[in-house]
Amino acid sequence: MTNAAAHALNTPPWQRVETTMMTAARDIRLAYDTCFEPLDLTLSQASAIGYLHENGPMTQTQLAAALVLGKAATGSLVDQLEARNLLQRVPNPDDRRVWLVENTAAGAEMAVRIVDVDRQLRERLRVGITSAERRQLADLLLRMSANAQEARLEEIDGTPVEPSR
Amino acid sequence: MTNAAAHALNTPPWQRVETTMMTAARDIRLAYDTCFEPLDLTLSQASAIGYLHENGPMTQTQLAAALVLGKAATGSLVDQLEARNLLQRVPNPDDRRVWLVENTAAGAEMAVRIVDVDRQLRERLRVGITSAERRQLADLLLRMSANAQEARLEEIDGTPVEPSR
DNA sequence: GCCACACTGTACGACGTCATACGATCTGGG
DNA sequence: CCCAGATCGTATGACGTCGTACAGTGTGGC
Repeated sequence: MTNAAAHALNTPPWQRVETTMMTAARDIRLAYDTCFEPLDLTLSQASAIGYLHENGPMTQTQLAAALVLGKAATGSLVDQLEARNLLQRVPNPDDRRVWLVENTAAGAEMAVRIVDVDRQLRERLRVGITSAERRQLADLLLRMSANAQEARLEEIDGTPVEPSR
Repeated sequence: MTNAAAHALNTPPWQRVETTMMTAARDIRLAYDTCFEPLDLTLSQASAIGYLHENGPMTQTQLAAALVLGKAATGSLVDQLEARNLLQRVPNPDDRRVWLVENTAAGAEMAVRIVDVDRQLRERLRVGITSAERRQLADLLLRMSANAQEARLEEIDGTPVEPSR
């Protein structure tokens, strides 16, 4: 709360909606990181375990796409979690280029706790916000996100850079 | 657009509103960075110059608060821009601890271009989004942001860590 | 069958931010 | 007047992500 109202009403030149969104996103990320700290996990790490828990083994590239991360970042993510025996890479006999990443038993246990923490925090984040509002929020966010991607591609212009994620 | 509808309707476990927000924020940040690239500026750098341009000389701490950045990050930001003669530190005779940061003439010129780029990109980001929707978006974002900060502080609990920004 | 091309995962360097600790400086109470 | 506490800016190390380049491996056209 604090100065939320004043924040929204006057539009001080460098406090646009766009800025507000980035600030809000960072606050949420910080809240997640803080809540996952007792488990010694980052939001990204927790997301990886949680996603694998619900979708089963998959390729690193698939995981990267799901987490909206680059391949390199995903690789180090898997490295860290593998070192802690929370997940493992198993070779894929059909395609020796790729690994199949999957949770270990410890990872599956951790996933349960992750889901729990996630649920609790989400409840707190959604205090005073109806599900209809959340739907509209998501809708607006997606439209703005699409605009941003489009604008960026136009800016880069003809150079068809490999999306890489 | 693309798969926006499907995205919003079914709630694939790790694609919540919160995730959507963080993704959208990153897309917007990337779009800004890309658009400022021709000026060889980061969004943070551009924001600093723009903010100084509209609010006049100020302390680094004030600037940090305005940019929602830590003091350390703001310091290096000022370092970079000072090295490029876009802004300068002038000593404050009343308080020898602090500098007053202000734009140079080159910084003022740059600020004009920054404002222009910002205006153009903002137009593209807001395509298909009414100002009423933006207001509601900002409102929801602020509420969620407040919830996130509150949740984080509760999590950290009694430890009264210095906010430092 | 062979070879160019596409794709997967890794290595490496760069960047931006955070958190903490520290010296320098102001301020207010004794 | 002096000293404890608060405040400002800096230095430093850690972390996460990005982008690019690269080697190993599949795939399809000739």
